[in-house]
Amino acid sequence: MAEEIKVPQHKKIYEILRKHILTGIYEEGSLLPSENELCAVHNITRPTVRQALEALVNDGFILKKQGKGSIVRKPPQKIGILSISGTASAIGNQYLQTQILQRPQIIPWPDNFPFDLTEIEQESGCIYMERLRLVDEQPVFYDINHIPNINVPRLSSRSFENKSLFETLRTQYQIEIKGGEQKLKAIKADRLIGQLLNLSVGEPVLSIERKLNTNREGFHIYSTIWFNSAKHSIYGTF
Amino acid sequence: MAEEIKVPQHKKIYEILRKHILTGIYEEGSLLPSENELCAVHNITRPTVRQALEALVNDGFILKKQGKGSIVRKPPQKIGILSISGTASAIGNQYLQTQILQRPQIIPWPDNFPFDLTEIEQESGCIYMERLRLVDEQPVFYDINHIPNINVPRLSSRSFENKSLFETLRTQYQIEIKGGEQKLKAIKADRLIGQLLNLSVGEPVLSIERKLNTNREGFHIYSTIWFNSAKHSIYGTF
DNA sequence: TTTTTTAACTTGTATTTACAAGTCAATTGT
DNA sequence: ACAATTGACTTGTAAATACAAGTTAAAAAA
Repeated sequence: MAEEIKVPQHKKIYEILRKHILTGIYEEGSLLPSENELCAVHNITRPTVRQALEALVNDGFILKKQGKGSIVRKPPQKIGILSISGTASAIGNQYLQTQILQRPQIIPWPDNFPFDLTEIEQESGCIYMERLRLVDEQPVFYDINHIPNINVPRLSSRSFENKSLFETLRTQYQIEIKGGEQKLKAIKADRLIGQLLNLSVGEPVLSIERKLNTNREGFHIYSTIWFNSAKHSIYGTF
Repeated sequence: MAEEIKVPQHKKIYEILRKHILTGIYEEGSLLPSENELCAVHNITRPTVRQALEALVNDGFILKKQGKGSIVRKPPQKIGILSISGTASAIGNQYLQTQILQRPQIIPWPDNFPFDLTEIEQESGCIYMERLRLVDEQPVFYDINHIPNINVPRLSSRSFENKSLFETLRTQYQIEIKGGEQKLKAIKADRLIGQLLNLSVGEPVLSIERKLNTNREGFHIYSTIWFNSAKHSIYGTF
C-alpha cells in the first residue's frame, strides 16, 4: 500500500524551476538564483543542484555562462506540435481549449492497430481517449490516443480538461516523452472528421500518426491527429 | 607560446568513446565497459566518467540501464524530411529521382516573400531553383528554394540532378543546416500543382514552408514543398 | 579623471566517499 | 529437478570538499 513514489531531489528541483520559468516567476533573459543560493534555499548540495540545472539546459529552459549565471530562456524553442512535446503547447495554450469527447477508458487494443505492439502492451490492454481542441471556439484538431495500461493507476479517472495529457503523465507518473516517429498525410475529410472539424466532406485535412517513445522501456503512446488547416497551420522548430 | 588548449577529461573520454562507437569498435546493441572499468582504464573517477556518458546519452550514442550497463546505439538518430536534414533522405534516396525544373538562377527576392529577411540577405539577391522529385517515375513532391546569394560562388552553375542540394552545400561550401522552423498545411491542389504532381485539381496536398538556419550567421535557406500524399506519407523521427 | 588591480562573486572541473536499487547468474535448500 | 536466495556485479543518487576559470564592480593607483 501507500506505495511511496520516490522522486530524486534533482528531479524535484528541476520541476520547481521549470514551473517557475514557465509561469513567469523568472523572466526571460534574467538570471536564475546562483547555484549556491539554490543549495541554501532547498537545502541540498551543489552537485544535486547542478544535475537539475543540466537537465534544464538540455531541455532548453536555461543557458549557462561561466562566471555569469544561468540565463532564463523562456519559450523552450521547440515544442511545436511536430516536435517532442505534447500537442498542447502548439498554438500557445492560452487560446487552446480542450473538449474531451471520450473520457479515458480501458479497452483492448484495436484489431487493426497500425503499429506493432510489444507483448506486454498487447496483454495489458490500452487506455483510449478522444479529444477535440478548439481555438476561438472553432475546432482545430481532433486526436485519439492509445496508451498502454501498464502501471498508470487511476489514469482513466483523471480529467484532462485543462491540462495536457503529457503534463499529467510527466508529473504524476514520471513518464517522459523521449522521441518518436510520425507519418504525415494530407487527406480528404470524411463525414466524421468533417463534422468534428466543421469542414465539408472532401476538404483537405492534415493527418498525423505518431508513436512516441518514453523513458519507460516498451511503453509507447500512440496518437492520431486530424488537423484542420484552413485557418491555422502547424508550426514547428527543429 | 604553444597556447596549450585545455580539454577537460570528461570531454576527452567522450570523444574517445564516441569515436570507438562510430568506428565500430563497440558494436550496436553491445555493452560499453562499465563505469568502474572506464575509471580504471583512463585513470579518472566515476563522476567524471558519468559526465562523459551523460553527454553520450544526450547525443543518442548510448542508452543506460540501471543494473545492466550502457548499451551502444550506433545510428545517432535518423533524419527524415521533417527533421534537420534536407529533403533528400526522405524515402531512401535510392528510389528518389530528381528533375530540375528551374536551374539555379540569381534573381531578386520576391516581393511578397513570406519570411522576414536580414539586410544582407535583402541586398544580395537570391538563388532560385525548382525541383520535382519522383518515386517509381511518379511525382511525389515539388519544391522551390530560395538561397541567399552570399559567398556561394558558382552555386548557380552547379548541377543537382543526382545529389542533394544540402549535400552540395555542406561539402562544397561548408554550409551546414543547424535547425529551422516550418509551417505545415493541407491544401487543395491548384492547376499548377495538380499538373506537376499528377493530381486532379482539389485533391489534398501537403504543403511545407520552411526556413532553415545554417552555421553561417544570418544565412538562411527558404523552401516551399508541395507533397503528394496519395501513395506516400512523410515520415520523420524526432 | 582614467586606468589598473583587487576582491567577491559566478559556473566548471574533479576527487572521494557512501549507500540505494536494478540485474543476473551461481549457489543453496527443498 | 526445481525454486528461492544470495552475492557480485551494474548504474542511480547524494553528500562534502577543493580548486580552476570567467565576470563584474568596487577599490586603488596612475
